[in-house]
Amino acid sequence: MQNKQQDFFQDVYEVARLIPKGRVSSYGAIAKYLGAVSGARMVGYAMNAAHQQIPSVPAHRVVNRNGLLTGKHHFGSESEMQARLELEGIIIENDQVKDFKNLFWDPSLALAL
DNA sequence: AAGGTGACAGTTT
DNA sequence: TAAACTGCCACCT
Repeated sequence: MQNKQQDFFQDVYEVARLIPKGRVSSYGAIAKYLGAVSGARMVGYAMNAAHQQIPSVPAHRVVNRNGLLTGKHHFGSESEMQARLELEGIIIENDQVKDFKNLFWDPSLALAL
């Protein structure tokens, strides 16, 4: 049973799924929510397996601190991540989220309530 | 078992 | 001001 490792991934996926439509989050924010025990890199790494996770993890809503679609390459198509974000109502400019600061969603805020 | 990698972030030069 | 380096820590070979 090599599913033991999903223990960490599951947590990341859960937070990613909590991201409301039309909003985006950053790896660092999620990592910090988890306790910054893994670091932002691990969050992105977990997303690498998100493609085979159910339900579909909105990895496209997760971008780096700069609002840049760093993981677009890991999607079916590079444009797919941008297209999905646009469907969410998010504007992408030069592979970067427009008004990222305004669309930024922090998991801590959702739990802070 | 050990080393290298990585969808990042923060700090320093 | 921008650019470069290090730190993080789990996963993969």
